[in-house]
Amino acid sequence: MNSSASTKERILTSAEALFAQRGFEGASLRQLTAAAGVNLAAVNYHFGSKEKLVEEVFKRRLDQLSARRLAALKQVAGQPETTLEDILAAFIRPALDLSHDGGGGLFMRVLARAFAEHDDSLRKFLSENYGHVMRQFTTEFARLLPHLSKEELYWRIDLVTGALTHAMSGFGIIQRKSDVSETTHREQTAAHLIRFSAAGLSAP
Amino acid sequence: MNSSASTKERILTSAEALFAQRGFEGASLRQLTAAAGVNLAAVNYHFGSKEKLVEEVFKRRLDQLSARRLAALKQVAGQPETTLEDILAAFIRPALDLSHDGGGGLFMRVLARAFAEHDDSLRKFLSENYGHVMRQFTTEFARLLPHLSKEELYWRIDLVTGALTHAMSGFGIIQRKSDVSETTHREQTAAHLIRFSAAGLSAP
DNA sequence: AAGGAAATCAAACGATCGTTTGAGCCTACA
DNA sequence: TGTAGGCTCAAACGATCGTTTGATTTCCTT
Repeated sequence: MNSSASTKERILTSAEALFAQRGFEGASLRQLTAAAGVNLAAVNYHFGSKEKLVEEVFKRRLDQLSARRLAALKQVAGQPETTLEDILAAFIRPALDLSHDGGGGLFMRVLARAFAEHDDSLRKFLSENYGHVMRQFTTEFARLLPHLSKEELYWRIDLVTGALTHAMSGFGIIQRKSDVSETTHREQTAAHLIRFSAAGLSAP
Repeated sequence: MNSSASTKERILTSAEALFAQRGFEGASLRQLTAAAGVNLAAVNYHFGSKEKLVEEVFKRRLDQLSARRLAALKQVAGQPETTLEDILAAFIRPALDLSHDGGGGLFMRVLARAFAEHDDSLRKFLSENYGHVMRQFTTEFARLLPHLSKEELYWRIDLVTGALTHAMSGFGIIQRKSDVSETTHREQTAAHLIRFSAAGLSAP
């Protein structure tokens, strides 16, 4: 393992990968610390408990994702020439980009898994810490889709989120072919998601 | 627990509920058998192992789901007056209906969770046992969407599946309000999904 | 260089996991 | 009614889990 990084960082990186592969319950601290090349007790020393470690893994990536989404949204929000596709790109592209840099690709599987685990405390955590991001996007969507009722809009944004999560979790039938670069595949995924979502959101 | 059902049935029912709540690794055989009101050893006696039990839980519901989907599709497939919404309804409604009868609602959380766990053996299992169902639906979609390339069509069906899975897993922001009956809420969910998906599939 | 806090380490803790065992129960068939 | 076989039961198995301990090492400050 990367011995130049700090023990804490190495634990976080290995934890993200192992949680994605085996789940939160399936990944043991012994596997995790062995992969990171650190002592077993280091997790409890640096994070307090396994549960706190899970929270840190989430926080590290979600903070990154939210910042990038808001930065992208800021460049197009409120402007009269902004299209629905622009807003969707600001929502979708930062998420897909996490798959590329810093090995954060595995995080999306972690997130998809956490969604499926349907934990109410996670729901609360997401709502409290990142609800304002969704609120800003919802405001922009509402501006561009004035014919939709609030409930109708909530529903459709939720379905876009579902499609995005599913695509990111990589479970679908669409697999990257060996003759397509990762960057190209990600760009194609974004294009498909944006086109599909824009049409779905615009449904009469 | 329902003491009239057989031990095997009681185990399957409790397993489905507990797997949905706590995951496959999180739900222990001791919790499971206690909830079912049967002896701990009954699982290994009747199913052989915990893993085999998981497979049985899947098979029981997926066989049901596939049969209902194909039955619904059969009534509209190939007919000239069939709309995209009809095909989508045959795809979506049986899945949502599982939430209603036989306590199968929890199963969809199990399935969503399994999707997120991203197990290759599960992917193979689904493809081998239920791939023909998706193939029949794809054929119908292709008939009604002749302007789409094969790859484009696969992508969009995949995104529909994502939206459906997300909605069924119940994690989204949309929660059933207490003054809306379960039946009504399900009908609204189906309507939103069908309208959104039809527009998404029909995107230029 | 000395001292002390921070970090790492091997080892062990109690709890819980899936599974197995072997004795007993119940039921159906002779 | 006797008995074989499917089934249930309490109990225990070894393995692994997250966590804690106390000694030791590392590193920074004075």
